[in-house]
Amino acid sequence: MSKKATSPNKELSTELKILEAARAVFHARGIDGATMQEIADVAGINKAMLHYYFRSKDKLFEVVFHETIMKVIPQVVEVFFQDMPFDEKIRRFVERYIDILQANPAMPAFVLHELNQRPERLVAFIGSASNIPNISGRFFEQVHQAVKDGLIKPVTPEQFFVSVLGMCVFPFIAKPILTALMGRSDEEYQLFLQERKVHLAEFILDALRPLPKTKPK
Amino acid sequence: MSKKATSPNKELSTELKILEAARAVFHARGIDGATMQEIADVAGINKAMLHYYFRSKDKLFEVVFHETIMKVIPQVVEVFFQDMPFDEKIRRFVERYIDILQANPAMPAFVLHELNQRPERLVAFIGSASNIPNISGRFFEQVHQAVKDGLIKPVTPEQFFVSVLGMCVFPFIAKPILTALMGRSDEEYQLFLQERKVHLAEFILDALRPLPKTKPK
DNA sequence: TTGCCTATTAACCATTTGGTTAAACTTTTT
DNA sequence: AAAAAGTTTAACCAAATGGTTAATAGGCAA
Repeated sequence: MSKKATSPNKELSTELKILEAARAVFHARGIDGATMQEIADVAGINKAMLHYYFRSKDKLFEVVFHETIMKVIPQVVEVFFQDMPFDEKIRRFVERYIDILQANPAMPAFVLHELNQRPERLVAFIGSASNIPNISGRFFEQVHQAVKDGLIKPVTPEQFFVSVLGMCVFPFIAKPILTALMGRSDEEYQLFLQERKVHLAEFILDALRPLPKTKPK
Repeated sequence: MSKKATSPNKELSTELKILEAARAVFHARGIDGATMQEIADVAGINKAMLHYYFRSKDKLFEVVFHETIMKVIPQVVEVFFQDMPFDEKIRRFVERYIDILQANPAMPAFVLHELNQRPERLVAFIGSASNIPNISGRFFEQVHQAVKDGLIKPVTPEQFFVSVLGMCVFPFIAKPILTALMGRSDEEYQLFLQERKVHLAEFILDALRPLPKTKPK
């Protein structure tokens, strides 16, 4: 947070150790389930250091929460600012999103839970990084345009948006149930997610396919 | 839990008051965020009563958790044991599921969170109500059959299953984000969910529509 | 009424938890 | 080298929390 690094590598190391430990523990247990002691233990340092670098549990959480979201959002959004055919965009988006989530499997459950607990965090967050409202607008626009161009059949952009996100995210928040219901091991579930990238893109594009009238592409 | 009711209505009333309060508080805050004191306050009784009727916080939680799931599952499953055309089944299922969730909006986030925290609960749960594994099997079967009958295009039943659940559930776990992104008030969001029932069913059926003999893609 | 059982409460207890402090240790500055 | 500034630790503290207990109130049977 604030320091006049004497030997930058070592000091930064401590702060980073804390952040990494805090991320792991907060993601796994949530802010309520996490304790400062456990974070300190995972970081391998004294508990007082947490308060030395970050004033309080809430402050530390805030930093982790912010970092977590900011690490993901730009990657996901990026696809929608690139110039490519609509169907390619869908394919890339799904693949990218699932890739990111596979690399951070605990993230969606963490973010969604904490946001449900205190939705105020969202407004506080949007205030600091004001590019979030635009991304959905961008998405809506492009769907709307694709409909206009006859590339896809008419759909309500908002409904479609929620559907796409839901289909991508759900396997990660519901993993315990789904592995049980499908009788799959962890490794098999990874495979399932791998296959899902292509399956989902095709599923979505099929759902959007314009009715047998004009047939562009 | 256990009592020899003298005046049955009053005693039952107390136990029910506890259960209702516990449900509300657990659903809202999760087991970690909830405190016995708050539950007692909401129920309007002394904290010791919680331990008198249910031995511990964990036991009380277990009861609430079990009740919560058992209240929903049968309703949802029912559709898939009725005899009707596949597309009608999809429509009914989506409508029914979203209806139930609208009546218990906090439920999915609650269940998913607690299941992510301690997946052991699932096995403990399945042990007591052993009809759960069958429902997904039933679903898979029926999708498989529909494919065979040429009613729908070939899809992996598991992938399809996850997609349908995800699209139904996601709007409820991600409500704070979605209302923000879509700039909707609570009432407007209710409307969105209302419309979603029909939109989603059509979306799904479109995605499943078997291709005509014309060259695919 | 009297005794018995259940229900209910206030007070209490041990542990955990977030947070503080003062002293010790290390690094930088002069 | 000595002072100053920054870093780390052990010990400590107050509040909150899950849980217990002993005493009280209240219905019911004899």
